[in-house]
Amino acid sequence: MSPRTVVVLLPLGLDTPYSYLAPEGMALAPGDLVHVPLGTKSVVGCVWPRAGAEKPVDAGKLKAVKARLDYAPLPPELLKLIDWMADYTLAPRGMVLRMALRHGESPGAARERVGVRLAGPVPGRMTAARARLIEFLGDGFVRGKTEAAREAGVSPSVVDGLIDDGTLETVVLPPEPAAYPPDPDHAVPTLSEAQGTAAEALKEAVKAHGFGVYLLDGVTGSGKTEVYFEAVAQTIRAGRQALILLPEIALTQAFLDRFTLRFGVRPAEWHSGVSTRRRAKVLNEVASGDVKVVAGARSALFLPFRDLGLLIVDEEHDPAYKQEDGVAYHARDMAVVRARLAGAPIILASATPSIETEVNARRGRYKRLALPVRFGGAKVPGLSPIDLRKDGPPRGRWIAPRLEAEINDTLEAGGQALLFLNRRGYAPLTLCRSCGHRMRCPSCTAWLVEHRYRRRLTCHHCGYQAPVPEECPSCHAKDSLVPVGPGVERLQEEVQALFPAARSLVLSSDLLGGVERMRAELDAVAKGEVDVVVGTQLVAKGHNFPGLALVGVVDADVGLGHGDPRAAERTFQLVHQVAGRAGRGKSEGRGFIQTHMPEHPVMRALVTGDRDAFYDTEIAAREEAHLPPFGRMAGLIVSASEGHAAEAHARRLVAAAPMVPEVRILGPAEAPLAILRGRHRWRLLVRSPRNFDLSRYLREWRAVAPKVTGNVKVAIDVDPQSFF
DNA sequence: AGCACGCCGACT
DNA sequence: GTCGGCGTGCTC
Repeated sequence: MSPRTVVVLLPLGLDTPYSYLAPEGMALAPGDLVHVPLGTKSVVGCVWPRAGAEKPVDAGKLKAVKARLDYAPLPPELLKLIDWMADYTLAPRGMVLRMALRHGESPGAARERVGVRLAGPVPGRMTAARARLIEFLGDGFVRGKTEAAREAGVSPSVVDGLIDDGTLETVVLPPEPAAYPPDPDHAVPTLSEAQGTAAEALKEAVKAHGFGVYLLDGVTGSGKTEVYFEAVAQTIRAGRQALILLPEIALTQAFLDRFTLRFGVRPAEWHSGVSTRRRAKVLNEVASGDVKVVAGARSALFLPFRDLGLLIVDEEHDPAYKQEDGVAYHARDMAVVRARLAGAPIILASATPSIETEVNARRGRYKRLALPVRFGGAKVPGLSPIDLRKDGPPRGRWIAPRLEAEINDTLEAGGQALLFLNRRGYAPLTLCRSCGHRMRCPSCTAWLVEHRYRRRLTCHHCGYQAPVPEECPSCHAKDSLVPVGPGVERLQEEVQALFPAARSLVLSSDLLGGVERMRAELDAVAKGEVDVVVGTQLVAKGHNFPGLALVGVVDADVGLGHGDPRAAERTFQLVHQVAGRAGRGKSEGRGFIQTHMPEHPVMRALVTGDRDAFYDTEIAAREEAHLPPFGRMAGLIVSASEGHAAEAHARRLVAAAPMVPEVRILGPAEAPLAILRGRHRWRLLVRSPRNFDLSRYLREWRAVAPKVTGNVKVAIDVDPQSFF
C-alpha cells in the first residue's frame, strides 16, 4: 500500500502544489496550514484540494509534513477564490496564496492581560498613592493593571508593590475581542423615501441569501452609507458576516465615526496601519465568525470569513482598488467573484461609477439603486467654468482673477475655501534658465519634482531624492535653476500672498507625521481652524468639511490630453468628488473650474451637471474603439536593464503569439514610463472580444513563448487600468 | 519567492 | 592564490 500523501501549495512563485507525506495520525484537510520542509528550510504552506491531474513525484523525493499549525484553516471558498484569481491574472497560484497568508502568517501568542483585585490586608507601609489605589479598587471589581494605575492616578509600580505585599491579587483576564459585536438596532436612522426604497431592496437581497450585484448610485451626500448600513444591519441580524471595502481606509475617520454612530461600536479594521498582533486577532475572529463586520482595504478580500453574507465596495470607481505590482488584480472585480463564490449579494457604491460598472447597470446585469437628491436638502455646488485662455491669471500665477475675487468674498463671509490641484510638491519641473537643462530622475523617464518644505528634488516614481543643486549640473551656471509649473506648495505661496490674513494648509500625501498628523489636520479643517485648504486628490476622499463654501479646481486639465482613454473618466470622477466636498453643511456650496478647454465633454458635463450625457459619450467612445468593457484587454510589460534586450524580447514574444482571429496584438512600443527604476520597459497590448477567454489565450501563448534570458522580465496585467 | 550552485574579475 | 559578483535552475 502506498503511503498517504497530501498536496501543499506554498506561498512562493510556484503555480502547482507539491506532494508531501502525511505522517501517521496527522489529520489533514484542504485549507489547513502546515509547516513543510523545502530545500534547506521550512516554510508554511496550505493543504490544497487535489486537482486529480498531478503528475506523480519520485517517491524518493517525498518529504513529510512537519506539523499542522494551530491556525484557522482557509475556508473552501477562499481556496476557490485563490484558484480563480490565479487562473484569471496568470499569476502563480502560490503568489496569490501569499497575499492571503501575508498578514496572518505569524500571529504570535496573544499577550496575556492581567487584572488586579483587592484581596488581602492593608499593607504595612501606607503611602498617599497606595491609599488612592486601594480606595479606587475598594468596590472589589477586577480592573486591568494599567487601567487601575491610570484611573487611580498612580504609577504602575505602585500596583506592582501592592501585589508583592499581597494586598492585591492578580487575575488573568479573558482576551479582549478584536471588535465588539455591532448592534443592528443601535440607532436606526430615519431614511428619505429614495433611501428607504433602496435599503428595502438591499435588505431583501440579504434575506434571499444569493448572489447578485447592486449598484448604489447617488451623489456625494445623498446618504449611500446609511443605506448600505441597513443591509449590513440585516446581515448581522441574520447572524452572518459583512465585508466593507474602502479605498485607503486608514484615513477615513469619517466613515468609522458614522459606523460607530449607527452600530454603537467600531468595526474590525483591516489595513496596513493595523499592528501585526491586532491583525492576527482580527483574522482569527473573522475565521471563527465572532467578528461580524470588517471594514478594510483591498487585502481584506482574502480574509477567511466563516459565513460571508454581504460585500460592499464603497467608492467602487476608485483607482486605489487596482493593484499593479506583484499579482495585478482589481479588488472590485475580485470582490464580485468572491460574492459569487459565497452566494452573497454585493453592493458597489459610487457617485461616479466606473464606466465598466455603469455599462453593467445599463445592461441590467447589475441592479441599479439610485439616490437622486442630497440628503437633508444640501446642494451639490454648481461648477462655473473659468476659461484660462481668456480669463487666466498673469504669468507665474495660477489663481485667475475671478477665482481670487470669489475666494475673497468667501473668506469675508466667514466661509472656508478649498483649492484642488492634483500635483504634489512645489513645482513639477525644474530647469536651467541659461542652458535649458531639465532636472530628470537618473533611473526613470521622469522629471524631478521640487519639494520646497523638504528642500529636495524627488522622483515620484522611484523615490529618488537629491538636494536642489546650487548650480546647473549641465552648464554650471549659478542660481539659474527655476521652478516651472505649480504644485500644491507653490499654490499655497500664492494664497499667502493674495490673502495674507487667511490661515492656509496644504493637504497631500507628503504631509509629515503620518496618519495621526493627517487626522489632526483634517480635524482642524472640520473645526474651522483653517480658511484655505490647498490639496491634492487626497481631499477628494470622504472627509467632511462642514464649513466649506467654495471649491476651486485650479487646473482641471491635469491628466487630460495624453491620449489615455481613461483620463476623461478619471478627471470627471475626481473633480465631481472634490466639488462634492462643498456645501455639505448648511451653506450652499459654489465651485469653479479653471480649464483651457471648456468645450471638452468632461468640462461640459461637470459644468452642466449632466452626468448621463458624460456617460453616454464616454460609453459610445469606448464601444467605438472596442475598449473595455466592450472588449477584453491585457497589457504585457517586458523590462530589462538594457533597452535593446527588452525590445528584442518583446518582438520575439509577438512573433511567437498564436494566430487567432479574435486576438489583436498592438506593439511593442515603449511603455508610458519608458525607464522605471533603471529598467527599460516595452509594452504590448492584447485585445480580444468580450466573450473570449483571454486568460486562456495568454497561458497558451506563454507556453510557446521563447523563455526569458538574462534579467528580462515579463509582467502580465489582465484588465490594465491605463490602456494607452 | 528564496536559495544554492557555478563560473569570471579585484583583493585581504 | 581566494572573495564575491549575480545569472540559472530547483525546491515535493
